Amino acid sequence: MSPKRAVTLQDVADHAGVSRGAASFALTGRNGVSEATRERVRASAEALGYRPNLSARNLRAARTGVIAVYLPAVAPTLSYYAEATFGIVNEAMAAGLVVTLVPSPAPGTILPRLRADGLIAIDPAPGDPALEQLLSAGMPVVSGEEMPAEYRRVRGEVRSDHTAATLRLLDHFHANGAKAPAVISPEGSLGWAEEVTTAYRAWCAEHGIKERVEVVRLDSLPESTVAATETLLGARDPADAILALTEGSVLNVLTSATEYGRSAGNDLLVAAAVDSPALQFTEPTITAIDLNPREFGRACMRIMLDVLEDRASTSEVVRHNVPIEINFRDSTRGKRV
Amino acid sequence: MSPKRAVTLQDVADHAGVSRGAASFALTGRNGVSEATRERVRASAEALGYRPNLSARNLRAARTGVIAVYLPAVAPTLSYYAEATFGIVNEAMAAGLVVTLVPSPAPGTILPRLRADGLIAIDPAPGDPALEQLLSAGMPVVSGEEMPAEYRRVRGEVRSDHTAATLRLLDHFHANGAKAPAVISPEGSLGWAEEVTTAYRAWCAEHGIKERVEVVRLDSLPESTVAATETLLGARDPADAILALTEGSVLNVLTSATEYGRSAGNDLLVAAAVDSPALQFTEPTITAIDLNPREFGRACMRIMLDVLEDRASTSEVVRHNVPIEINFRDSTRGKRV
DNA sequence: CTGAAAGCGCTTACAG
DNA sequence: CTGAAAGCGCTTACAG
Repeated sequence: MSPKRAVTLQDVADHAGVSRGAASFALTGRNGVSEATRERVRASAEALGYRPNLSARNLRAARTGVIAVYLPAVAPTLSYYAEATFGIVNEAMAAGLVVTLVPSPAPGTILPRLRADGLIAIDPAPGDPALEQLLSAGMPVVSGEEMPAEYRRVRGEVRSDHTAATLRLLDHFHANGAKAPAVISPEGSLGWAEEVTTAYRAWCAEHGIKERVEVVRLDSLPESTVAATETLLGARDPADAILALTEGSVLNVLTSATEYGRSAGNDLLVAAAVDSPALQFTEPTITAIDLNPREFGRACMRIMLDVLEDRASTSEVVRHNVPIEINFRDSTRGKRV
Repeated sequence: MSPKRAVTLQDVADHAGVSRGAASFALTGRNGVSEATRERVRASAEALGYRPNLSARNLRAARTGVIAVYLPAVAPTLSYYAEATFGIVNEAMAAGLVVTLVPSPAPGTILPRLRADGLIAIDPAPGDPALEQLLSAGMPVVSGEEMPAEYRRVRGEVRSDHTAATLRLLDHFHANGAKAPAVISPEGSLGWAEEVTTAYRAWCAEHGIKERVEVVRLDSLPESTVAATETLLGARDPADAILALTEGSVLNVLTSATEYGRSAGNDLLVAAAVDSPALQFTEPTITAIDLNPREFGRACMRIMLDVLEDRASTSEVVRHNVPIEINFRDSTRGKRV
């Protein structure tokens, strides 16, 4: 509205009666300026409503002020990624950085080279050409979940203990009467899904229980999900508890249960490996692992900030663990007595 | 990886044997340079892999290169907003602009003043203090859906014809045997929800059918959604078709139907006013209005670009309509004969 | 402890 | 049609 030009560092310096350099030193907290002067400059800045021009600052520092975030192609469909992104944005804003989402390019398309000071890649998948291109830009990288070994080393890695959570959930199934738990997992390369499935297999081995893993195809999700449910529930020896990795597959199991003469939450336990808001609205409500995506995103950005400010080790990968929990709901309550 | 400094306009000029100014003119397509020179400069830029430094360009132009996007607080839970955001980002990238998401502040929190060249506000709600603060920054604003009248005029407004889609869906209900359609809507101020509900009321009036509108409270969504379903289905004179505005409420209706002795898709028609991926995975699959969020986002950004480049009228609001469709699925197929 | 000056990479009046 | 110069707002060696 007000067409008056923005207040500049020079304005602040003039107002405080010092040179521009001194004002800069005072405001950025560098040594070389008396405490009294610093206070005076701060007061002037405050009074004038000074806000540093980031373009100028970035130009000077040979930075862009931008952090790129790369999400899997399925991102828009999963509230998990939206939450994680908001976590990243939150933390970035506080540091005066801007976050740019890198859209997964349509297959065959090439990404425009992007200017950024760092890249946060969530759930990086092996063999993703766009990811490869991004990594080759040479900026520091923090990954959410494990970066596939084939790629160059990352500076930071944020993870969660999916194995422990999975085992706990399977124990919960077991305690509530399940003898034949199963897993429905998307095919391919999400490290997270693989970790859950591997934990499941280990649990089965330890308990001497037959493995039931159904894999759904990403290119025909609805159909293959229906088929997976049928295989698990229509078998002569059907599953009596299902851990579904995606929202689609839990919902399919839950809403198909009666077709197979089962009652979800009662003689068929159902849980999701990742929570989402919808799971509180079904009847019965659905037990799910709460991946704490907001905090996960924040953690990624915090490590990125450490890296950018040279507070992070350059020789080894900074690792951080985000705790996850289980939201127990009615779908795993088991037979009523 | 390569620590060699970025190639600058000066490098291109040297390579092409012209002055920096001439190179600038050539590359930005301005007049004042011969076609031959222009070509030579272009070739040099190409050969050297020149990419303009946006910080410098922005500094010069007194811009930030950033477009702020403001979404409702519920954004992370709805795939609609994620899709719209990706649409915005897509279009922005092509124009060399960066998108920053403004997180809805926790109540009472104040937003840090943000630097941006423009603001895109999706589903702006009347009385939102954060929105008010953002608008007062004085940058050009484009709104997705109608900007509440109390706020200052926007430069652009992207909308969809929810009324027409709603009427069409109600006709579809009717054609498939529904005599008592109902609506479950979130309380409050989303203009979109109000438009759908108003269209519903008009339809009821026209058909001489009793209105059944249940409003769910945002602060206790799951509980009040359950209550809404109960009111509609447990009544002496129950609804036989339900248009639910949110994913949560459709899922609740669908999964509760049998409790009330109803069969969704058969003697109880169910539809959602906004599509989401989960709705293809339920049994039955759920009919929904496809709001085309990606295109909606793109349209917002395209108008913003027109405004920023002064291609848009300054005297009147630029308006654009994004067409929406209905994805017909099994939940509204009606009684099998 | 402070000030004057240079320079980050660009664009754009202004002379030639 | 082209070149030399100024300046966007900042930070930071360098002298004093």
